[in-house]
Amino acid sequence: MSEQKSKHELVIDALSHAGGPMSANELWNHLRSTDSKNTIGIATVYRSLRKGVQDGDLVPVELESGSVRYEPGSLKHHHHFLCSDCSRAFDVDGCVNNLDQLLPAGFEMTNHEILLYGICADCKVAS
Amino acid sequence: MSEQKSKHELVIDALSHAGGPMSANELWNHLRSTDSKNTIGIATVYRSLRKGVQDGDLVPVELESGSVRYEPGSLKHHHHFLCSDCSRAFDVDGCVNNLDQLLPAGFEMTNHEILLYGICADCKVAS
DNA sequence: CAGGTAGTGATAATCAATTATCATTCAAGG
DNA sequence: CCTTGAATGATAATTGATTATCACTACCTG
Repeated sequence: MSEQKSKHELVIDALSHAGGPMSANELWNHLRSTDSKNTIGIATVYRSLRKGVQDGDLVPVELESGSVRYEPGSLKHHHHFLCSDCSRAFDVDGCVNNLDQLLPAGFEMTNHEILLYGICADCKVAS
Repeated sequence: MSEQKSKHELVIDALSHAGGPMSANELWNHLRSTDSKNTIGIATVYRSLRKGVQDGDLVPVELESGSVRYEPGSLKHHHHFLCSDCSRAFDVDGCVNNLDQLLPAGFEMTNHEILLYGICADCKVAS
C-alpha cells in the first residue's frame, strides 16, 4: 500500500523540512526519534549526506569548527542564525545591500555568508 | 642586549600583525619560516593560544569546520574574507546596516559575523 | 655550584567526526 | 525455493585537531 521510503529519502526529506542546516549527528538523533519503528544507523546518515551532495541535492554548510551541516541545494538565497544555547542553526530569509563595499581592493568575492548569533525563540521561551 | 622574547610573545605578536585570524597550524608554519634560528614546537603554539584566550588577549574565530583560528581581542569591529584558493582568512573593515531586519520574530541577536568568500589579492595576481 | 622553577619541544595520547568493512536483510527474478 | 544485488546497521578503522606527558634546558636565587 503505502510506498516504503528508502532511508536516503528519509534523510533528504528531513532536511527539506528542517528549517535550517543540520549535522549528521543532529539528523541521526532527529530521525531516530521521529521514526520510532525505523532504526536508522549513523552510517546510513553519512552515506545519504554524501550521496545527496554528489547528486547536487544537498549543500554542505560550515558555520562552526567541529562539524559540517547540510541543507537542500534548492533553497533560495538566505543566511543563518546559530543559537548559542541549543546550538541549532536556523535559516534566515533575506540579505543586505552594500556588501561589495566591504571588499578590500584586489579581492574578488564569489559568495558570502551572514551568520547571526544569539538565542533562538524556543530557548528564549524556555529560559 | 636585545630583549629575548618568549615564544608566547612571538605567537601573540605574530597574530597582532597578521591581518587576519590564523589557525595553530598556520601560525606554526609562519613562525618556523620567520624565525629560522628559533625552532618553535606545535605544542608551544597551542599552549600560547590557550593562554592568550584565557588572558583575554586572543579571541577564537570559527569560520570553517576543521580548525579554529585566533585573532587579537583588541581589534575593533570587523569581519572576514576567506580565500577559496589559499584558505587564508583576512580581516575586513566595516560592517553593514539593517542586520536587525534579518532577525526572525522571537529571536535575540547578540552578535554577528559576515564572511566573504572568493579569491584574495595575492591569489588573483598569482593565477 | 646546587636546587629550584618556568618555558619548551618531541611525541604519545585523546577526542570527535567521518569513512570503511562486513555481515545481514530484503526484494526481484529465475 | 534459490540466487543476486542493493540497502542497511553495527562497529572497527582512520583522520585531523588538540591536549597531556615527560625529559631537558635556561635562568634565577641562595
